[in-house]
Amino acid sequence: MTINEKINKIVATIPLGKLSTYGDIAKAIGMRSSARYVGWVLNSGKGKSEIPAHRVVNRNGELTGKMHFPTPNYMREMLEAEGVAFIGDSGDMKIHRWSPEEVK
DNA sequence: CGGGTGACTTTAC
DNA sequence: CGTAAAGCCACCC
Repeated sequence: MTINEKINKIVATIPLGKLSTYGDIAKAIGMRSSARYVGWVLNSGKGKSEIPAHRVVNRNGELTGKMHFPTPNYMREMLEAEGVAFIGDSGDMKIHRWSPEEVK
């Protein structure tokens, strides 16, 4: 099981209507300082598996990865449809933050 | 083995 | 508030 697969698995585990951060995910898989790699994996895994990358945001709840979607509104639309509260252009991390469990 | 890359994070100006 | 740079680690070639 490569880190790449772990990331895909964890992201796929994020509950509907919940949000997680690159940092938390990276930490859960044992890479607390390589959050950027998480995003890279999502980019590699997109199209192959149904990875809800729109539920992964930066530590402030900002949709930093929106520019990698077909349209800038895609993430926002999906999250709102799932019941995620928004504060401006960021998700409400106080309510929807989800911490993945460590996977080995 | 080494260089390139990344959707982050933090610090600094 | 905005931009810049460094640190970070695993994958790919």
